[in-house]
Amino acid sequence: MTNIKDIAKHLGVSVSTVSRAINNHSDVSKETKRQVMEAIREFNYRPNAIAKGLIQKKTFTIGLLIPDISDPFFSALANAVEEMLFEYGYQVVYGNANRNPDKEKQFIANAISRQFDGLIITPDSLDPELIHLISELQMPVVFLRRRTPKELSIPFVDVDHYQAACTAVNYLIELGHKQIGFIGMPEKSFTGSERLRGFKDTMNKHRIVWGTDDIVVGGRTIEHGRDAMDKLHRRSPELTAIFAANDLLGIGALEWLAVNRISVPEEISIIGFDNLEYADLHWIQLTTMEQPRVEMGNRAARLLLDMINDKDNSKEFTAHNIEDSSVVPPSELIEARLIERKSCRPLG
Amino acid sequence: MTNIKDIAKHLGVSVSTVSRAINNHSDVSKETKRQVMEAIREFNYRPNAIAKGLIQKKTFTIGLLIPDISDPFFSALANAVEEMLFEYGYQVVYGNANRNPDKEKQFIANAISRQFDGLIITPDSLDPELIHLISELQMPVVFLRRRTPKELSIPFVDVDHYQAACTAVNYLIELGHKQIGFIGMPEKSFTGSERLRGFKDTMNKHRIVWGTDDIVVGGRTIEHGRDAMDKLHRRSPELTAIFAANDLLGIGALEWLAVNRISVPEEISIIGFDNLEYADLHWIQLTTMEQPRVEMGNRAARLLLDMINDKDNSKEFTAHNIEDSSVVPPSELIEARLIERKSCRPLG
DNA sequence: CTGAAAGCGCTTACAG
DNA sequence: CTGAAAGCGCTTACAG
Repeated sequence: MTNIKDIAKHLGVSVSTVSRAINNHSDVSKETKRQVMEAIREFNYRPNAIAKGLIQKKTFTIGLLIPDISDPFFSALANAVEEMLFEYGYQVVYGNANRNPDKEKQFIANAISRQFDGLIITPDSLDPELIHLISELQMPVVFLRRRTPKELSIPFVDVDHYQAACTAVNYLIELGHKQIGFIGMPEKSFTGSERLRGFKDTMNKHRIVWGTDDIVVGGRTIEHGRDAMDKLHRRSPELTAIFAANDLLGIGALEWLAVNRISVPEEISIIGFDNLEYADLHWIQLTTMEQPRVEMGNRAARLLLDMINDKDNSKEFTAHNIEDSSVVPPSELIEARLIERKSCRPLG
Repeated sequence: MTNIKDIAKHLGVSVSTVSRAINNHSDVSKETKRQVMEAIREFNYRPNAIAKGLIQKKTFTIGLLIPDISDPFFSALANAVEEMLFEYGYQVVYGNANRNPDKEKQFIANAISRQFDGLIITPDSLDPELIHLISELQMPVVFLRRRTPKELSIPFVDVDHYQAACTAVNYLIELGHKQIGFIGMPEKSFTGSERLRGFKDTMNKHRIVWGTDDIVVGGRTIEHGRDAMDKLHRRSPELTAIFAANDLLGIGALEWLAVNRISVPEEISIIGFDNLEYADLHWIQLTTMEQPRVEMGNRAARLLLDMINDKDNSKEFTAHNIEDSSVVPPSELIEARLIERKSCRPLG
């Protein structure tokens, strides 16, 4: 590989001059610049970004930690993050943790040694060790589709699950439903509990009575949805509508109903949450609350970009270290949108 | 950030000693090593991988160029690649080209300046400029889910589309079908033309007459499948089976048939290609040819790993340059597997 | 077993 | 406008 020295030697100038020409510094003669550019073409020279990074303490790479890249939800999110960051010249390194806590930690450790400029993270396990690791990070970080644990002062971008759940249940109520069931994710999951809270609060607000028989939680897959629908139907056959806390659960419910020849939305209405590609399939046509993945990804990227710029600038203007000069920007709560398809109908 | 010098100073030894201790060189006393390890803990020191990479000309990062990370097919593939490479200590950088030729080129250029150790690529556009760029790469490369253009001597890992198409059509023929239609991707796509070739050859081999009326090509989406099925049904209403060259097309066909109350598989059988998650949905249950994504990803990773090791070793043993010492390993053609679900039935 | 020195490929004050 | 020198944080012969 030819390097800057080869170019300099070939041109009979110093490496400093070549460097300045390449980096478009103003204080270099037009003619020299032209020659340098020509030599670069001729030798097919590519500056070594590693060396540059070492000296500038800036690598133009961002780490993106995600639970599972083969989950369409996260891959779309990742895509949105990447697109924005790419625009600004950053390369994003996906850390595909595969829901493995050790891999998450390793990724963070890696981010440090590899001198990433910033991190966008969606950790799955927030054990004390991970939190500690994150707290020691010297680089800008933003949580994505997660809430920041209280120990950390780091901004997050997440959808307002509680609000969205309220919207979903309200929608059913406005359609005239009163006997509404809930199929939910594991209770210990933050997302799951927020959506359940939205359900309960909205029901209560409208003074609609409900019982624990109307609620089944514990999973996130189609299979779980199927089982939950089965349970719900046996325990509360009078239900006219179901709020499924994610689309996969909703699809599972739809499946059980199809198998048991209970027609949707004629006999029962279903609303989901996520707006996966699945939801739009001809057989499914699931009304759902959309988690705006592109918007979320973009906002997280933008937030991180701002933090990085703040940091870069504070380096220039002051000698203070990062903690002093940077204020944590505000977190962002994003609203989910109702997507009406054909799985709900007005009652009576 | 504390660096190796801080550790050395604190311990009153030289940086070389610290370096050797960290990297487990044998020639360092047990006691020194212990002290170094302790200091590392104490200072929370993390070696700078950038500096190390610069000097060792090895970054332990692999670039993975994919057309679209939000396509579940590719994200599963990427996942498989990443898992294997991670095992061996490599970090993979996803290059999400979003089917944009410029982004593909930029990614390759980036791979050079950032000194990646190797590349696994699934380029979308193979224009001369891209090919030229690739040909000048000094690092090991493997094509994944693509065939290497003849100008390049680079191994590939791909499924045997032709063979798989033959298997699919054979399956229908063995079921007793003779009036078989084909819904295909754009003809200019290699994959599309191979699958079509498999269809034609197998029909001919069995001396089954077919006409151009039985074939509709040109797209890869559900919508295309719907339109194609519509055309096919009007042009050749006697068809008893359809080979859809990908699952999305198959699903589109299924959708059109459902809308038009033509039952599957009673009135018509459908076989797809890919085995997307969709195919297993209760309403769809599409029999299909599976492209083994995990196997493909693993094999590509393994191949690249071998090439990298060869290169690393040849550096040690000889002074020859890479081209001399390395022989291109053989490409791998992977067999697709028939997944029987409920969209095909024996005739008569 | 350990240290001093050179060097990886760049950038950046500093001096002229 | 240009060059010599120092330095980013490491590793690696070489000498002892």
